Amino acid sequence: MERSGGGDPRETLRLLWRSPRARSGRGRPPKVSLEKIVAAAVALADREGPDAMTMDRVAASLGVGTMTLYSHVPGKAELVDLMVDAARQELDLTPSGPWRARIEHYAKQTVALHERHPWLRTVSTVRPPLGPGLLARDNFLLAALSTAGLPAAEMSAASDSLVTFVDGAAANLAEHGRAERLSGQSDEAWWAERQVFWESFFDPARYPAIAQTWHDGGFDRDAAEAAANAFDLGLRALLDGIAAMAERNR
Amino acid sequence: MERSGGGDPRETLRLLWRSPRARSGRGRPPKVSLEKIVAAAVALADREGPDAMTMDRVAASLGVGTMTLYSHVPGKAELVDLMVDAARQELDLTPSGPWRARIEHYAKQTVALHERHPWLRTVSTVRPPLGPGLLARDNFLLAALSTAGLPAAEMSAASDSLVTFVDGAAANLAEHGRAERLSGQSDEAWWAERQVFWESFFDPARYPAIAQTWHDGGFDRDAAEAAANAFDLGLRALLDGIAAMAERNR
DNA sequence: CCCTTTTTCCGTACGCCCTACGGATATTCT
DNA sequence: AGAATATCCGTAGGGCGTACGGAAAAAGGG
Repeated sequence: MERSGGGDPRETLRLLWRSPRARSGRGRPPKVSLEKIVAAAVALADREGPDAMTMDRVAASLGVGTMTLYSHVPGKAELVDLMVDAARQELDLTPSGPWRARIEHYAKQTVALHERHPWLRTVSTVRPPLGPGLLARDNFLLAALSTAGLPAAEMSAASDSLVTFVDGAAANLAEHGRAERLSGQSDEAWWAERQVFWESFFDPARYPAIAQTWHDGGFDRDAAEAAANAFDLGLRALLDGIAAMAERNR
Repeated sequence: MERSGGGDPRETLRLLWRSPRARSGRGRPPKVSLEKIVAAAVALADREGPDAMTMDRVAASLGVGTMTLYSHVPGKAELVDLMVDAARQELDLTPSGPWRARIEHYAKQTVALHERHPWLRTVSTVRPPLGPGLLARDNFLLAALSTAGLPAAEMSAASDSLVTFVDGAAANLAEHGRAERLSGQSDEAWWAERQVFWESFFDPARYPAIAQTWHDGGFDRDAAEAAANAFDLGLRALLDGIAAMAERNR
C-alpha cells in the first residue's frame, strides 16, 4: 500500500477535506459515495490485511465495477491517503487536564487505533496527507505540550518525537496482538517453528549479552507482553525526560 | 516489499546464516551466488526505491534469467529478509565505554544505515528475520544496558523501546534527506505544491495550538532540520528517563 | 417529447508483477 | 559412455493498477 505522490495535490486535498466540486445537477447519479468507498477499503484492510485491499475487491464489496472507483478517486494511492486520515479522525482527542495525562491518553488511543487498523503501520508517515485527522492530532499534542512550558521550537520537536515513539510502539504492540488473528499463527507457534534457531544457529559465546539476559529471565514474557512493557517503559522515560527539560527551562 | 511468512522457516534460517547445503560436487555450476543476489537487490532498492526491486530487474542486473533466482532463494519475501539482515550487519557495533555513549553511537549508526537504505522503513519489524544482523544489534544494546544497572526484565523492555524510537526517528530523518534525491522533489517544492492547503483549507480557529506554534516560530526550520531536532531531543529525553530509572533501582 | 449536455458507470486491454512447471544444460561420478 | 545431480530459464497463469472509450442515466433546452 503505497501512499500518494504523482497525483495533483490540490485534488487530493479537496478529497481529504470533503470539499465537493461544483455540481450542475445534470449527469448520471452516483451509485457510491466517497465516504462509502473509504469505509469499504478500511473494512477490507481491517479484515484481511493491506494486501487484500485491491481496487477490484473494494469495488466488488460495494457491488460496482472496478473502474467505477476511478470516478470518485484519482487512484489507489489517494485512496490510501484518505484511509489513513479517516482512521486518524477516529481518535478521541477531547480531554483536557495535566499535559502528561493528555499525552498518555493519546498513547492509549493510538494503541486502540492500531489494534483496529493494523495496516496503518505499512503506510509511510513522511509527507503525510494533510487532512483533518493529522491536524487534529498535531493540534492536540501541541496544545498539551504548550502547557508544559517548553519554547516553541522544542515543543514541535517534542511533539514529533512523541509521535515517532508512540505510533511505532503502538504499531508493534497491535501487530503482536493481531498477528495471530490474521495469519492464524500465534507467537508461540511462530517461535516453535523456529526452535531450530536455538538448536542449530544461536551461539551463546558470540552473543553473550543475549545469553545472559535470557539466563536472567529477561525474555520470560511472551512477545505481546514484552511489547506492552517496552511501550510503558519507553513512554514513561520519554515523558520524564521532557518534563525535566521543561523544568530546566522554567 | 512484504517480508517472509509462508516459506519453511528452517530454509530461511539456513540462508540467513549462510550455512551451505551438503554439496555432492555434481551438478551444473551456479552462475550467481546468494551473496551476489542479495547485493544486487540491495543496490537496486537503494538506487530506485523498494518498488523497483522486482525479481525481473534483480535478475536482469545480474545478467541471468528471472527464474534463476529461484534456485537460490525460495521467493521474494525471503530475499527481503536477507536484504534486511545484510543491511543490519553493516552497523559498526564495536565500541565499548559508558552505556549512554554506546547507545548514542548506535543511534548515529542507525541514521547512517537508513540514509544508505531508506527502503528499510517499508519493511515490517515484527517477527523479524533471526539473522546475524539482528542478533548483533540486540547483543550490543543489551550489553550496553547491562552496565546501566537495570533488572533483566526492564533491560529487555528498555532495549525494545530504544529500537522503536531510534529506528523510527532514523527512518524519518533519512527519508527527508533522501526523498528529494529519489523523487526529484525537495521538501520545499512539496510544500509549495500544497500552498493551497494554507490558503483554502487550514482554519486557524479550529486548530489554535498549531496556529500559535506557527506564530511563535515553531515551524521555522525545514522538514529535515525538524526531524533531526526531534531525533536529538527524543533520544536525550529517553536516555535521561532510563538513567533515572536505573538510578532509582540502585 | 426529443435532443443535447453532463456525469457516472464499467468492459476491455495493456503492461508489470510473482512464481509453478518442466525441459534444457552443464558438471561429476561410476 | 552413461547415469546422476544441480542449476538455468522460457513459457504460462493468475493478479495487480489503470488508460481508454463507449454505454447509461439523469437534467435542461427546444
